[in-house]
Amino acid sequence: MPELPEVEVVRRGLARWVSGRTVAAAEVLHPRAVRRQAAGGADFAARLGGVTLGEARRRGKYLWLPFADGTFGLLGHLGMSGQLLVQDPATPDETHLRVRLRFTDGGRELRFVDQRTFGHLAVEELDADGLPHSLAHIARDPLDPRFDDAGFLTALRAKRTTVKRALLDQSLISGVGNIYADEALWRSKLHYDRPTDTLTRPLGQLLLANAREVMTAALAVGGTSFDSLYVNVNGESGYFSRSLDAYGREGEPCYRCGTPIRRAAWMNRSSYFCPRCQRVPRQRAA
DNA sequence: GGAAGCTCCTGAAAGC
DNA sequence: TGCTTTCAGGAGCTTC
Repeated sequence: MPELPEVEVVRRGLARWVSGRTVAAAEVLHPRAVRRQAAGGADFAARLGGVTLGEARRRGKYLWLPFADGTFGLLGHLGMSGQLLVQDPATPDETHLRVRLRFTDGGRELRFVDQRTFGHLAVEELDADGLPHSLAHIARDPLDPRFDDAGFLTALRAKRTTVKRALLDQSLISGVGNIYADEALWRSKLHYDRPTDTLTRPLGQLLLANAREVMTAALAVGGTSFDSLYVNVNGESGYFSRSLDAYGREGEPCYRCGTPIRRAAWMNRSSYFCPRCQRVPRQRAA
């Protein structure tokens, strides 16, 4: 499941292997992969033909390659199972190949492979800052040097929701998904259902620092791979799954206190937590 | 307007 | 062996 570290690994791969190259042709093999393209797959392909792709950029879990003229860009989101692979044209097509970009230099092609089709690609207009229009509501991520810590803490405590919901709210803080939310909460000894208005400012700062720390550590080892669904542009897995403290460890002892980690159903997904270290607060702050 | 819940999707794994 | 059910979850959309 690609979150910020995994997407950043892919962005770096695109910057190395794709930026600066000119698209010869785009081929859409599954319409759902370009469902955000209002005018459809033919329009998507037509807009890409002949354009030179600039430096790969990222905001949260979104990636984009601006066109050389800066007016439009190729925007992508990997969803749950999306992969952007740089492959030799002679390599057989992957089972779930959805979009292919061939380049004028005849070298490696860019393939968008996505088993569960939650990801998508689109050609979008960029604003004056070079940001795709549809990302206007996406907050900066905590690894962004221009992330506003104070503003985030104020907004977090003003929310009338619970802390894990807030961490997954991409308009508040981007890049955090289910895995790193659980890891940041475990490191901060916070229960996922803790109301945000009961968080003190120091606790909020601790949570933000832990989110940063865990994602930085994951990025250093290529991200988290549980299966073949997340790989970098060369098809290689990351190694951070070996370093997770909570996520995916149901029944295994907490590394702090030895209590078995629990998995709870939460919003049609799972939350992993230590029932001893991460207790539910009894009441809201006044 | 903000928060909560639903839905999309595929394939592996588990259960029968 | 083969069929059915469960599970994984990002984010747009709908409902309250």
